[in-house]
Amino acid sequence: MNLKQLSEHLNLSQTTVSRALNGYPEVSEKTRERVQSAARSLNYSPNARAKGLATGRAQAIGHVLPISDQHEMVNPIFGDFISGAGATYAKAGYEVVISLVDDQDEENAYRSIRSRGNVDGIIVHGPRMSDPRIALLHELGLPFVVHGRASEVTTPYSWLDTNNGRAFRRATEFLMDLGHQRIALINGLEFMDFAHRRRVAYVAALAGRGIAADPALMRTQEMTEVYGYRSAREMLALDAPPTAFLVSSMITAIGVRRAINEAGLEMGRDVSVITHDDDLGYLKNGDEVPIFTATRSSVRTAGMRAAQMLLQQIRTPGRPPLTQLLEAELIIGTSTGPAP
Amino acid sequence: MNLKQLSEHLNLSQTTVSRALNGYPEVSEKTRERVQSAARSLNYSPNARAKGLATGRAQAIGHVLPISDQHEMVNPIFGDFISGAGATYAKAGYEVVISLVDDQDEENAYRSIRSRGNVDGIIVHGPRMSDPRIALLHELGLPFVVHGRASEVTTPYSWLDTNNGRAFRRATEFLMDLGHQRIALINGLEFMDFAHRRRVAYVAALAGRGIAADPALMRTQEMTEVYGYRSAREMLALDAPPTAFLVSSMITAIGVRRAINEAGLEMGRDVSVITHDDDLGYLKNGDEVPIFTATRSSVRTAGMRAAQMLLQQIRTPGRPPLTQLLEAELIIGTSTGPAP
DNA sequence: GCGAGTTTCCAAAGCGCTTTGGGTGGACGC
DNA sequence: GCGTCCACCCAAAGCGCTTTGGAAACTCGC
Repeated sequence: MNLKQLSEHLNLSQTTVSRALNGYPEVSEKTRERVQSAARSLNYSPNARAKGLATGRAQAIGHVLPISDQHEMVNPIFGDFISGAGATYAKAGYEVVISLVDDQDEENAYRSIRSRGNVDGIIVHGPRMSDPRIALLHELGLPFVVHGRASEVTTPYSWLDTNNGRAFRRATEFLMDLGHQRIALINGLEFMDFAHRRRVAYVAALAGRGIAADPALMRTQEMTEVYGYRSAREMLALDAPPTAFLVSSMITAIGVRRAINEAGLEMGRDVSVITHDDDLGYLKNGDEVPIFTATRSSVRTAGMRAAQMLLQQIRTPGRPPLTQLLEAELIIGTSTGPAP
Repeated sequence: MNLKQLSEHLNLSQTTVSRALNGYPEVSEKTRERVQSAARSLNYSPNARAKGLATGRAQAIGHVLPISDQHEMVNPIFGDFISGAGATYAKAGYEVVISLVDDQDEENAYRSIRSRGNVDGIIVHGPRMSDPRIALLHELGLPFVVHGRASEVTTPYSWLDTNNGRAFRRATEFLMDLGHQRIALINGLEFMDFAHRRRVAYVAALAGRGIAADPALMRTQEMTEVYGYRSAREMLALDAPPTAFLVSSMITAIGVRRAINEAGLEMGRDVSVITHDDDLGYLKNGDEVPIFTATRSSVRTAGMRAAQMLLQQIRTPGRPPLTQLLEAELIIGTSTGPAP
C-alpha cells in the first residue's frame, strides 16, 4: 500500500492525502479524518526511504560503537543506555541505527555515515580524552551529543556526562574518613575519558590528605569480572595489601568480591569496596540494602537525557551546544567499614 | 557530493558512473578505475535512502527488542549478540536498525516496519512459546530469523537456537550423578521459550531418576542478580534446603553465590551450582579455571550465525527455512561437588 | 573500406514521497 | 447578479539513485 494507491482509493490527490496525514492546515477536518481512518484501516504507513529522500530527514539516530581488537566487546551498559534513549526516540518517531565501527578507520566510517545520509544525528559513545571524532563531526555538520566528555577537546560541543571526578573524589574521601590509607583503584581503560577523570580525582583526593598514590595499587583495563578478580587477588597477596578497593563498575566489583572471599576475608569488615554503579536493569545493587557502597548514576536516565538533547539539536540547528552533568549519589552499603 | 556532481566532474553520465561503482560489466576497466579513484578522493558515497528507493533494498537489518512493563529491561546478552551479528552485517554492507517495541502493539509495530520499508529482514529476539510474530512475519513476507524457537508454532520458519533442553538435562543428570537429590531450578521467565524448554528438561531428567520436581525448588523470573540472591536465600532457609542449584544465567548465578556465601556455606562443597553461560565478553566464566560449572554457548557466535542465515534468506528469497541448533558445552568448574 | 558485431557510454523513466505554485468552487458582500 | 476572497484540492517537479532501451564509437574480417 503506497500513497498513490491510498489516494486513488479515497478519490483524492496524493497531495491532499499527504497533507492530511502530516497535519497541514490546508485540508478540512472532515477529509483529514476520512484520510486518517482509511490509512489506519488499510494499514498504510509511508515509506521511510521515500519520505527521507523527499524531506532530507532520515528520522533516525545513529549510535556508533567503537570496536577494536583490544577492545572488541560491546560495553554492557549499552543495552540500558539504548533502552532509555529508545523510548525517547520512539515518541518522536525516530529509529535507532547502530554502527559498529572499527577504530582503525573511524574517520571514513563517520564520513560515510554522513554522506549515506541515513541518520539525522549521532550519539558518540566511549569518548577518549582527545577524541578526534568531535572535530570531525563538527566539520561534517552532523548534529551529535557525546555520552561522556573529551577533556582535551576545547571547542564547545554537546555532551552529557556523569560527574565522575566528584563521585570518585567523594568515594576516596569516604574511605579515608573510615581510616583507610591503602586504597586500591581498579579502573577502566584510562585512554577513555571517564576512566582518566576517575583516576585523577582519586589521586587528587589522596594527595589532599597527604597520601601519595601507590602504582602497585592502581590498575587500568577493560572492566570485566575476571579483571576485578585477578587484580584484587594479586593486590591482596602484596606485602602491604590494600584495605580498600575503589572499583569502576559493578561487574568488576563482583570479581573483586570473589577474590576477597577466596582469600578468606570478609568484605566490609576486613576489606572495604566502593564501586561505581550504573544502575543496570539486570544488575541492581541489591534491593532494600545495597550490596556495595557505590557511586550511583543511572545510565538509562543518561540515555533518555542524551536522546532529548540530540533531538533538540536536530530540531533547532545552529543553536549553541547543550551540556549536562549528572551527579552520582553516594549510596552506603555493607561493603565498607572502618579500616582494620 | 552526489552522483550528478561526481559525473559532471568526470564528464561522464550518471549511468556510467553508477555502473562503474557498482561493478557492472558495461564499463571499461579504465573508466571504472578513473571513477573509483575520483569517488574515493572526493569522498563520495551514495545516498542510502535514494539507493534504497531505487533498488527496493534497504541494506539494513531490523532487530526488534520486546519491551513491556513487567519486562522493560534490555536483555544483557543483546550487546554480545549484536556485536557478533554486526561484524557479519558490516562485511555485507548492511546496517543495524533497532526497534524497541512495546509488546502491547507488536502487531502494528511489525506491520509498520514492513511498510516503512527500512529493513530487508528481521531478527526476532526473545520468542515466546506460541509467538504470534512468526505467523505475522510470514504474512508480511519479510525475511526473518528467530533467535530461539517457538515450541508451539508448527509452520516452518528459520531459527537458530541453543539446545537448551539437552544442556539442562545433562546438567541435571550431572548433579544427580554427584548424588544430589534436591536440585533447585532458578529459571528465567517461563513464557519465554528457552526458559520453558529448560524447565521441561530439568523436570524430565529428575523424573528419569524417579525424582518428582518440588514446586518449592522452582522459580521463574527475570534473570537479575537480585533474583538469584533472593531465591537462593529463601530456599536455603527451607526445612529441606536444596543441595544444588541449576541457574539460567551467570548474572543470576552470581546472586545465588552471594546468598550461599552469606549463609556461611561454601559453593562447590556445601552447595553445588551449575549455570548457563552465554560467554559474554565482560562476564567470562573465570579464565583458566572456570568459576562455575556451566553449560556454555556463545551468544556472540549465535549472533554471527543468525546474521549469516538471515543474509542468505534475503539473497535467495523463497528458499525453504534454515534452522540451526547449537550445542552447549558442559564446562566443569569448581562450583559443583558431591552432595554432602 | 564497409557492414556486422562489440564496447562503451548515454537519456530518460521510475522508485514513493513532499511541496511549490496554482486552480476551482462556494460563501459572502454589495 | 457579479466580483472577491477563502477553503479546499490538485498537477507536477524534485529528492538521488538504478536501470531500461538505445545510440555512438570502435574493432574486426573480408
